Amino acid sequence: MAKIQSIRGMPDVLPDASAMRLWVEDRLKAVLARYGYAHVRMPLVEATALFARGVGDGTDIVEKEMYTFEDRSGESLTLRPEGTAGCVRLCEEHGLLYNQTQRLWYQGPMFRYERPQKGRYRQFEQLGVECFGFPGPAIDAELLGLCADFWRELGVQEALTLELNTLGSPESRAAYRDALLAYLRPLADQLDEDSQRRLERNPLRILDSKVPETQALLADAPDLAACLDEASRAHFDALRRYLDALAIPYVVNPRIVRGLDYYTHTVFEWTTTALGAQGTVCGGGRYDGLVERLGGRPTPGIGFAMGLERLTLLVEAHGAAPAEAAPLDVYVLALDETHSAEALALGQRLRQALPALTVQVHCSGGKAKARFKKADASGARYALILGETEVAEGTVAVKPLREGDAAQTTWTLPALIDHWREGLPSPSGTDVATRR
RNA sequence: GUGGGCGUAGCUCAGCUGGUAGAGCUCCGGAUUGUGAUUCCGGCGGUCGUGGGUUCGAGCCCCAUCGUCCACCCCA
Repeated sequence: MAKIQSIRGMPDVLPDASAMRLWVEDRLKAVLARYGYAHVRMPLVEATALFARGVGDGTDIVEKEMYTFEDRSGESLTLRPEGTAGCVRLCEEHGLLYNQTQRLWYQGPMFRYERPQKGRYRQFEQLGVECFGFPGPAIDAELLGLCADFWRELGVQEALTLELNTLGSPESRAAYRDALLAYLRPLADQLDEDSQRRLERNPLRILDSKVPETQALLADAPDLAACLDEASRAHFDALRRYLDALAIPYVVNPRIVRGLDYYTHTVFEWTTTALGAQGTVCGGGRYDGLVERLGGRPTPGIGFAMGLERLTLLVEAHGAAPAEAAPLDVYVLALDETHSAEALALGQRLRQALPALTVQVHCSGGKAKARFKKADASGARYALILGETEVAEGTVAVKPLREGDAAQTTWTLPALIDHWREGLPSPSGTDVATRR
């Protein structure tokens, strides 16, 4: 019978890698807490129409990357390919946007049917941040400052570049679209195949094309900046001043247009050259029209999402290494099976009395020699030993495993707990450093 | 969807021009009846990704297929 294995592009995360991810996530959460952002959770599955309308049905994501299926009642459902649409739906459905502002974040898996490669998976995890009800550019700057604090916290600030652009108001964007179309239509037969397909559906995306011939044609294309109305220009100019005030360096890249239809005004990507082809670690922007488009009252919104797999790869390559995974403090073993009950109980009492202590109890059977081998392999600093004698006299033997030939000592449990109450003695010397 | 590299033990990998499947690590046992990490000895572990073909004979050559990695594309 064929072996069952994980679905293509949906990799398992093994203990070492997961420890790294948990560390990264903890650091990110610490920053979010400092900013006072509130956490929400959306379902992984939404009505297909939410993404068709929210993300835009001319986008690559909706056109060819969604996991869409019918449930047993025949309703069309989709595994979320991104978080913003669902977050807006959540806010609308529960009245979170009525006469109030929101600063929210969420984290979880997203699903896109693409060919897997480095930093790109079919199930991948994003941490997303969305703010609602803030029309002015201050929140744009706050979010970019939040990102910058993330990078500093993880030690990857040198590896990331902020690329910034503005699409202007929906009116500006529409005006530019018309201007671009007027310029490109006569040149249509010189465009590459993808760009021709995009010409009517999503012409701004052509700016993003990496085909050299197409880029050459674009050299004389109308300038988006020239189509910006006064208010759009003021918004962008103010944002740039705020970024200067926050000492956040950036480059304006007019080619950043983003692949999701809902963006207006500010759009940005944090990119790196350290991860191969998938260089965007974090991307986002303002989407002032989205809430209305999904049936709500006009509400300004702005947000970003970052790919935790990519970010973790970057931290591994360039960032602050997490402290070595804390090894066990104590490994409890009975010398044979007859005292397993006492060993289990000892472990439990230690954990209750000293919650900071990490305690593992031997559960694998075997002879004394095998038990000590396990104790050693566990990385624990001390083995707590229960044999015939100890159980008889109500004591426990404490054997240091990482201090050369330090002597084994015998304690009553209350005395040992008292002895360790202020923490274990600091490890002696670096030569005994042990992983895991 | 397109292109290229790679699939041999749990892991990392060798395997000559086609001629009886190997090493290191890990794990288990013994040397040592209640004491680990060193050392020595022994052991477990494989439909060589899968299916077909060529051949007296295939891990090796051919075809197909699946997986994986990288790139295009796209994005997180």
